[in-house]
Amino acid sequence: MTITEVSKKYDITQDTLRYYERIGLIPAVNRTKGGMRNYTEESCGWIELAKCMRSAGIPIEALIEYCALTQQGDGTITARKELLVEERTKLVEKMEDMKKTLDKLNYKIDIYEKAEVTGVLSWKK
Amino acid sequence: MTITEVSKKYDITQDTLRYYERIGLIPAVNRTKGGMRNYTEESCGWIELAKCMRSAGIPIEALIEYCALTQQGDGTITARKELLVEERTKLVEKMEDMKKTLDKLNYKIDIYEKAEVTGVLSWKK
DNA sequence: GTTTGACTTAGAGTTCACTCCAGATGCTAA
DNA sequence: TTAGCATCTGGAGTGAACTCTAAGTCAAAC
Repeated sequence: MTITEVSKKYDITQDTLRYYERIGLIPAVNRTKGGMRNYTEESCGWIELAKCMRSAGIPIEALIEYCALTQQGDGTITARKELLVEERTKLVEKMEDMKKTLDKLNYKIDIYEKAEVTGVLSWKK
Repeated sequence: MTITEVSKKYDITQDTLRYYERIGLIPAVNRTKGGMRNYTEESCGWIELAKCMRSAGIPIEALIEYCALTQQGDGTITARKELLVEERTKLVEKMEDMKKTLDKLNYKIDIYEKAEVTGVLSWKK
């Protein structure tokens, strides 16, 4: 697959695809004789993973390390697991923060909706 | 309350507290004769809100607008509600992305844990 | 009264994660 | 074979959200 195709498939700009590869967030992509990128199924798997992880805010640094460990072979399985466990912990914390914020937003929206009818803002605390 | 006290209470640096006030993310804080900040209960309420919203990634721009609308009085109730509804929508989407990522992390961690015992990585897809 | 440490401001610097640009090279269609 | 578009690289630029610095002011302790 060409970079244009991959870019469309995953809705990631070509610049970002090249950037991810340059910084080692995904392994080096295959090239044609001319030097053009030729994405394999495996490359696409990495891109999908990168997209998923980044959409949840997993830091690039962690993903670079994960990618490096993976390329070092089976000796790094425990290290990879530990890295992912650490990121999972942070993710769960973030989700908890967001849940609290969601509750607060729901509460405020509710009060504003009532005020639209009654004309009175009645905050509890 | 002094800036040091507020900083400790909410675990936000003094620099960030001043920054939030300067950009209008919270309303102007009371001052002593000498020009030092003297935070009231109300100021603290705003800081708590700012901390909560920011911890969930609600953009500063939106919070500045919310703060400005609030200071314009009851005529902005609908606008404020709409702003919060919009941010809630984005927040829910982000939480869904994070849930997907969490599932993926759990899956991968599980495979790595099994591999630590069996020595074999067995990915489904 | 003076020293010491907290606080003030304006503005510059930092970090993260892209995003854009320039100039060169590759590929395809007429 | 040549026009024209895609892709390449290295490096500079951007935007968001802080974070730090410098130079000065305030306030409590001695």
